[in-house]
Amino acid sequence: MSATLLEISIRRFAALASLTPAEANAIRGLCERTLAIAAREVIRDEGATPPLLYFLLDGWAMTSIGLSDGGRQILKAHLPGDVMGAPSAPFAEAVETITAVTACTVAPFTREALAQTFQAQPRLGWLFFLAAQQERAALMDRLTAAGQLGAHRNLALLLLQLHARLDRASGDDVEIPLTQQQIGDMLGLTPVHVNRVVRDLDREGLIRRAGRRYELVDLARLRAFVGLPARTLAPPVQAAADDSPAPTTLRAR
Amino acid sequence: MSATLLEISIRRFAALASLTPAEANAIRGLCERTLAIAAREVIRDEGATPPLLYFLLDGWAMTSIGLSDGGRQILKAHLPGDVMGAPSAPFAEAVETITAVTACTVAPFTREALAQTFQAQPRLGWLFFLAAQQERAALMDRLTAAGQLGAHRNLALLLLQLHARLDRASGDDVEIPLTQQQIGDMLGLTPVHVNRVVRDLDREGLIRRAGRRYELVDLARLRAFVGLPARTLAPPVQAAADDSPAPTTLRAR
DNA sequence: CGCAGCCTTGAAAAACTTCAAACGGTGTGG
DNA sequence: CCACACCGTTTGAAGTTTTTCAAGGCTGCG
Repeated sequence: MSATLLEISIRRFAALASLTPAEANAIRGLCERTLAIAAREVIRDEGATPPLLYFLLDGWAMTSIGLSDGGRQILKAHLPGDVMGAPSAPFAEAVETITAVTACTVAPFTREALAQTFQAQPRLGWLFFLAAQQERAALMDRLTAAGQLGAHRNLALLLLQLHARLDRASGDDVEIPLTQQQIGDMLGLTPVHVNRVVRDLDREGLIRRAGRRYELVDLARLRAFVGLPARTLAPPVQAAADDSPAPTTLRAR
Repeated sequence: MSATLLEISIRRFAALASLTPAEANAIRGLCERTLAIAAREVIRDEGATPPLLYFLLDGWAMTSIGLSDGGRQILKAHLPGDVMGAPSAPFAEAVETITAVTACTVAPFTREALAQTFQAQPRLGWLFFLAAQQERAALMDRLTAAGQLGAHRNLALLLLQLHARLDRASGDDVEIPLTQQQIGDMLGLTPVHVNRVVRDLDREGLIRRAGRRYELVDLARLRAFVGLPARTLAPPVQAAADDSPAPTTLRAR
């Protein structure tokens, strides 16, 4: 696989702490096998057993849970560097369905391989733990939005969250390859209502939209509109100089 | 602190894998200091820095996020054995507020101490990771309910989830010390509507309620009503015989 | 006894869904 | 190259769910 793609994954962890070469190699080891997936293809169905995990190396994907009555909730839109499928790790069967939004590249690995990584690189295990908590906090914000905010503020938050996660070299324009149907499945709204809300936000001047391109005109105003604080990570720590039992704390404070 | 209370915490991990004495001791080490908290008291406010973590040893507590406009979302009702506050670990400031529902006992510890535990007991780190993913799956189910299910099915799911987590020696009766206001804050409903829905479920014969005692009359019917599958954990694994780099996989399959 | 917190009920308003239909782009087969 | 079908977006109108506002009753506690 291309080294540059893998580096995206590693960079994600580097936001939590800088990695030692051994740690970076351990991640590379998990990415041995890669798969190319076509847009809309199901990467892993809920119920699959045993549940695998996946690094998303390129493209957009999504995680969803289906209901017996045909509805589905999209829980997360995944960007390159994300670990996908981890919530199923403790369970006998996969909890969530993973689907490619655009064409994408993934690297599947087993939970056993990840468990071994925890043994071999305990500090990397800690970083995986922190990443999991970060995901949990994102879900908590999303649940808060679903429960407490109306459709307008909920959509505004989604745009802010995606904006924060995208490398936006291109100013505050974000290209979001999700249909309004899919956005509805993320927010718990009908596509019809999503459309009305999108146009409302546009009309109000909070965003400017053309097709699937969204421009966040005034970030501060949008954030104030939503009313949830931005989450800032604790400062990353340097990698330990060697692999011996580090006398320094992992996260100086 | 009482050994029996701590054992509750350890038992929670034992659902994922049986613990070695060293691992159990590591958890005990985290529980060195304990605090008694009065009902309704705030244990830790969002924004607190640095964010601590807590073992809940006794009583009910809850985790919530507040909004600038006064609303709040309750994200989880905590029972003895739960780790609380972990979602804030990667962040500079605490993301969630933790409040005692009933009088309770907690054991606070720092994220640095937990990071050290990952170093000293890597397999225990893996179990913490699995527990975090389990929490994540629970949030995903809750978000699915909030987005896709109506108020009735959403409340039914909450009752099923609490029922599954409670040690119910007393048949399918559960005593839930949450006010209808608080249940509303969990589900994203007004207390008025919660009340109507509770009485609807009672009238339909899906539950029988007296005060804060809820009897789940017919579990199978309730589950079918909700339409989300029950989540079953992968079988726990035995503790490794010693602490040497285990040649066996951590989770035989 | 009186207060405070919680539960309960009713009626009107708001938010969101459902149903229905039309428009525009895009790819495919004739 | 055109016609057609399909998918996603857009708009309108009616219906359902949930909220808001208001008020009364119950219980436990000082």
